Amino acid sequence: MTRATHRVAVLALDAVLPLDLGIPTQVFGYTDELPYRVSLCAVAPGEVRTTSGFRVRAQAGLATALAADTIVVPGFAPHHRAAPAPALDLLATALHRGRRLVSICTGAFALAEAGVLDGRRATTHWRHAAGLAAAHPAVRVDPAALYVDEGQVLTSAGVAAGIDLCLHLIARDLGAQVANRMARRIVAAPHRDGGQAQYIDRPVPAAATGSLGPTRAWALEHLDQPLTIADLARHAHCSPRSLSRRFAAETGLAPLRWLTAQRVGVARELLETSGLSVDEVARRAGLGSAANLRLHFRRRVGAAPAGYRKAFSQAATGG
DNA sequence: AGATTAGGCCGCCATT
DNA sequence: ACAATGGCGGCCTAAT
Repeated sequence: MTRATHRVAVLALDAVLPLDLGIPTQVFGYTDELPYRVSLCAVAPGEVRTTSGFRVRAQAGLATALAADTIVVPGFAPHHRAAPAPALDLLATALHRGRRLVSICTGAFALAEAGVLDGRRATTHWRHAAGLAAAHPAVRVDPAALYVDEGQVLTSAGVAAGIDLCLHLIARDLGAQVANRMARRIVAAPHRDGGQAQYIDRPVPAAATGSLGPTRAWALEHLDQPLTIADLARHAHCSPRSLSRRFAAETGLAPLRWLTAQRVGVARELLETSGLSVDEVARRAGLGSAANLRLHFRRRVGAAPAGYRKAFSQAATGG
């Protein structure tokens, strides 16, 4: 996106899920430092009912939504109340006009009903994935993804995944640094990858997004060895200076910071799943010595390695 | 815990 | 005119 403000319409259907409604409004509208202008739209401006009985005031109607660059459909209760026809028409029209369409949770049902998801990959809350697939055979439902980015049409799983998707959009629009900064401000985990499973808190292979994807994947396989910027640059066939720059653009982190973050992640997993000594964990994670591991672990996880392992095993055994 | 030192980070500018 | 690149150098961080 360029400098111009980007209009985001949050399209509240009836029986909307209040948490889902809040996510896009809050994330995009969190600070006016971001070039987003958020409006809450409904088929008829006025009060919108939420599933928990709250009433929210939508200041704008469908015309405003149609003028927006991005339309977000939060989750609603599609089985209690079908999405109204005007809203479905709006979504179909917006698609043809090249607008970006986003759903959170069961909001995907409205997109599917509007035909917007036909032939596309999409996801929704895992409890509704089978229902979505059954009702809309033309939609390629991925029940495990946190979110799915089909370019113009993006869908996400539950509420938390909605946050991830919003951050992903900010990264797309404004770069990874801005998204990471926002994640920090709203105290979310930075950049969970969309391909990540809904209930496994561990990225399988990190997505090869951006031109440095292969280099990052390669680095992940050699985390236990010392890696310098020169090594990474060599692998990426560019200069160290460019490597740093592109790394920052794609991950929001400088190369060494990213490496350290990954290494602490490995150490954390080793502490959770193995009985290796702290020193051995440090070595295998590429952090050299126990002293060094302690330094970074405390900095990033907020606990000492041994204490973390103890707390984790107690929690895992239900103690 | 503090000092040392190698290496990383990043703004700036010339180059492509 | 523009965007991406790569080298330079000063300041900062991190590992020992």
